[in-house]
Amino acid sequence: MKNTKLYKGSLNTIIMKLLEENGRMYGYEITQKVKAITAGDLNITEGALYPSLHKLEAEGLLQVEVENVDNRVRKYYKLTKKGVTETVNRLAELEQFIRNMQNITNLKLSY
Amino acid sequence: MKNTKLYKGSLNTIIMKLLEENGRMYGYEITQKVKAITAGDLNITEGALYPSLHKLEAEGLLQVEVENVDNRVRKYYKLTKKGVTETVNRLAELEQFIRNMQNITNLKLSY
DNA sequence: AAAACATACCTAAATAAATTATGTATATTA
DNA sequence: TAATATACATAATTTATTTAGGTATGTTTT
Repeated sequence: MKNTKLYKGSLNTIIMKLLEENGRMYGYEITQKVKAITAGDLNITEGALYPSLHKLEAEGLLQVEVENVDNRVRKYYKLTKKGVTETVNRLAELEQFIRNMQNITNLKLSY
Repeated sequence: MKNTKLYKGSLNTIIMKLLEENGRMYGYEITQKVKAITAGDLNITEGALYPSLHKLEAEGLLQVEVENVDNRVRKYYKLTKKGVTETVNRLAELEQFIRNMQNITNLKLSY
């Protein structure tokens, strides 16, 4: 993960997409999931993650369920109805962003 | 351009790529070029652009040529040798960033 | 047994990149 | 002549993130 600056502004979208796909997740789980998907390339820092989760919750996009697992507190987050709707928007914006960046840089990624 | 947050951190890469492709450009030209490429979706603000150009110049990645055109000052920027090298790196980082975001979100963009 | 590492939450200070709001000045169009 | 376009610039503010610190339990390694 060299240029972390590029990831600025995308954390909320990442969180929301993962929650959309996995139903509910807790913070630490999100960091591990992202690390796994990106083969260690992207490591979400706690100082960014937790404030982000709290803000999304305050905005009514996430709701939290606190549980005890192995004498440790876990806070499971899931999308609210409003959050589900907003996730669709955010993903569309991300898609447009990527398209724009590809058009500017001529980057073509194939699969 | 709804979620401008996504573009945070990508401005330098945009500038450098455009200069790599076009040889030399002046600030206002860059804003117009980006607007055209993205069909009006992305409008680079002057408050972001000029400080960015000055910083890249201070870092030795760009060099400036001041010219007078129609009684107006124009500052043409072009990549230094160091800037050309760095542009390659930045584009590779952007490519990896896009790949990671696609892997996280399952977005597939086809052409 | 002690040390290190992993799990799991948190926040506060500092940094950095952008937005917003100005400012100057000339040329062109309505 | 007023508005828009061209062309530069900066200063104050906002905001997301990094860095650095804190608490606490469980597990693995030496």
